[in-house]
Amino acid sequence: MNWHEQGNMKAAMEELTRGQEQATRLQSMLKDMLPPENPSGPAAYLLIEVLSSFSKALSLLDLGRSAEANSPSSKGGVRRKMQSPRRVSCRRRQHPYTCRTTFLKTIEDGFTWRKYGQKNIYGAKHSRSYYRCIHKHGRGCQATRQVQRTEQDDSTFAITYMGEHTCADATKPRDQPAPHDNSSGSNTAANDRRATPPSPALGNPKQECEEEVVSNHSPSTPSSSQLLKLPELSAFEGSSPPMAQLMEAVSKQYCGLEMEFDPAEFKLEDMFELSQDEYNC
DNA sequence: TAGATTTGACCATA
DNA sequence: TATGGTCAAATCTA
Repeated sequence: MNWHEQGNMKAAMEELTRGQEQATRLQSMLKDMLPPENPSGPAAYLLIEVLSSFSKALSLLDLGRSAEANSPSSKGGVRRKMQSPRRVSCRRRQHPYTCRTTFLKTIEDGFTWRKYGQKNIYGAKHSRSYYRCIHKHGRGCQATRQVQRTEQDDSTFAITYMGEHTCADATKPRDQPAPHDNSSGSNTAANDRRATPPSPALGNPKQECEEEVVSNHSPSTPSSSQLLKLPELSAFEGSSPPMAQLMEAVSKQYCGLEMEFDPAEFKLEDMFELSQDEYNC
C-alpha cells in the first residue's frame, strides 16, 4: 500500500471514529428521551445498526492495515503469535439458527442475558464470554450470544448473536413494546438491560449461518443512509437543537467518506463487500 | 437467601 | 486430537 492509500485509509478511519463517537452521543441522548416503558424504540434500534456499521467499517479498515503490516513484504517488527486461521464460531455446533456478528463499543443491546461460560480462545488475546437469553428456561428462548473484545481495539466488542429471541415479539419492536418480565427479579451481565429490545440478531428462521451476513442490503434492514431519513429520526429534527445537530453530524460522517466515488451512489456497506466473508459465520 | 457469575469438566466437531 | 461450546457445582453479591 502506498502512502496515498494509507492516507486515505487513515482519513477514513478518523471520519468513521468521529461518526461513531457522535452516534454514541446520539444514542445516549436518545436513551434519555425515550419513555422508560419503551426504552428501545425504533430509533434506538436504528442507532444500534448505525453504530454497528461504524464499528464494522473501523474493524475492516483496521484489519486491512493489520494484514498489510503482517504481509511478508512488510518490514520487521515483533511477530505476533500466529492467529488461528480456523473460523469456527457458530459453524462448530451446527444448529439451524441465524448467526450474526456486530462490533460495538458496548455489550449492552437491550436484551437481558445471562452469562453461562467463558473461554480462553486459542491464539486470541481476549477470552470469549457466552451468554444466553435470560428467558431460555421460562420461555424457551434460544437466543445466545458470544462476546469477545477485538484484537485491534480493546474497547470494541465483537458480539456474535445466534438464534432468535422468542421471549418477546421481537419482530415488532417498533409498535408493541413487549411486556417486561421481571419475574426473575434481577438482571444480569449488563445489569440494567431491559427485556424489550430490538433484536440486532434477528434473521430469517432456519437460515444457515454462512448465509447470514451483516448487510444493510437486506430488504428488512434499510441502508445506513435510509436509516437517517426514517420518520422516527427525522421527527427529532427541529425538536431538539443538539439532537438535530448530532443527526446532521452523523449523517455527514457517512457522506464524509466520499473520496473517489460518487456520494450519491456510495453506500457504506459497499466498502465491506470485498472482505464481507470475514464476517460470515 | 435467591439469583448471577465464575470456572473446571465434559462433550461435539473439524 | 485440539479446540470451541455448554453444563453445572462452587462462589459471589445484593
